[in-house]
Amino acid sequence: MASPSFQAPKGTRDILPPQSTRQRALIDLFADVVERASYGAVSTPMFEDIGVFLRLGEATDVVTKEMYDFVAKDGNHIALRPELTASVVRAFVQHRPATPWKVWYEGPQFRYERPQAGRYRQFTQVGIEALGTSDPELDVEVISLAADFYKRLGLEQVTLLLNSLGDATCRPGYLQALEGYFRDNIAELSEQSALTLDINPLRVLDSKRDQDQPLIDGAPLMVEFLTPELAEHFDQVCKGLEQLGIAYTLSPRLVRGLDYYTLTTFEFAADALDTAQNAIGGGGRYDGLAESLGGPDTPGIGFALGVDRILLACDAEDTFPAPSISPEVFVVDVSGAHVSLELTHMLREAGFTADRAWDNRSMKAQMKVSDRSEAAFAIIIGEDELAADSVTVRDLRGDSGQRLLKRTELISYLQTQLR
RNA sequence: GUGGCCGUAGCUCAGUUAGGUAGAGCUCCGCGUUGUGGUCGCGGUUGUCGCGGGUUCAAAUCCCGUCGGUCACCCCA
Repeated sequence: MASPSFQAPKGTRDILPPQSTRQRALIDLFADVVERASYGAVSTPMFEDIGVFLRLGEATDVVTKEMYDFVAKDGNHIALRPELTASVVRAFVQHRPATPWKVWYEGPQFRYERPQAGRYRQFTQVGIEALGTSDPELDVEVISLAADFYKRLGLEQVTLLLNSLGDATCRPGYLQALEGYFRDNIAELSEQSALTLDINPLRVLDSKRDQDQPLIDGAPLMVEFLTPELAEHFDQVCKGLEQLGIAYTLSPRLVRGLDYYTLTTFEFAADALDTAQNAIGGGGRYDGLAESLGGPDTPGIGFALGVDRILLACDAEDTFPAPSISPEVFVVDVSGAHVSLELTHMLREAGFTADRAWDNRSMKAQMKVSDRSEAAFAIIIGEDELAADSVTVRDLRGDSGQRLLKRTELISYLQTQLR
């Protein structure tokens, strides 16, 4: 075989059955979880005016380094969406639906990064956004829906990390203190973190370099700077989670990569994943985002969960297998009279899942294929059956053998066996 | 963007150390007599050894480049 002239672009992949079936089942399950809580599906374009995403913050790599952007034929500067919160908030601002506005989404997103396990240039996320109220109980609802979803997938080794990032009234004071602290100890900071410090002191807290750890451990904490109202909000969130029995770990150094986050911030880590990419979901409040996109000052909160990584975590915990799409019945036709063509059609119309063999192969070969299909029954038509207007139904999984039926009896017989 | 490792049949991989023009298991196909799968036995198909260039009488094997994968940093889902 000649080597293929083309392959999927770097960092992208083809998702074939049964993985594709599994991914769809995951999205169906997610829809079930969030639609029970009255989140409606929202679908936005895969590309936007780049300005929509520039609001995510100039200190974020997602915006400055990782965007797939291009100038379209009309001269407009376009970008493939690197995440969905900005698009959804843009849609909110454009249509101004009544609040609270609760929506969910799923779909591909694009970031130009070096691929790694669990990190792709095109990846799929599911998520929800809720705009229009700053009630801390909404924070609890949002977090609990993610937790419920993981639970229903069968994931057990998931840790919820929780923090509050404050807001425009108190964060500047904290940033000042943080930057001052790092500057006083700059000699102990890694070279790269020193550069990060110039751009966004918060992000230094995220460094994984060993050299930085002692300094980070001693850094001032945002929680110490929260205004009384924000501290109260955070406290309510914690209490609400406890009320629902949702375990969390206070993580005062948790910061997120997108600059728009305020107050409640959280991340879900899959402990079963033995990689650096073990964050399988994250989110938080973004109370200033709607305004920065030209809308009214509207509080909002949401999360995004990485489908690809969640499935890796499911593999690691050996849960949520791909659902079977095996047919219930498999038609084997050696009559030479094209009976399988109409028989599979009839079976499908009657509500059964049915498949068949091709190419007029020998009975032995067709039986082999029928076994491989994992069908429960083989329906066999040979010359004898053709002449008698009947079919042989063979039980492939149990021990009930096979029986000869009139063709008119087939459907009702299968109904007794399969329904 | 930086660095390490890797790239051989559809799949998993051996062969690369000491250069001599490819192998295993699984899958797939056929056969084991007259119309019957799953086990077993026998036989068979499939590779420009990721791609391009170089060294050599000779390269899967050595060198360079490139593409892709992977891991860490970075970033994040």
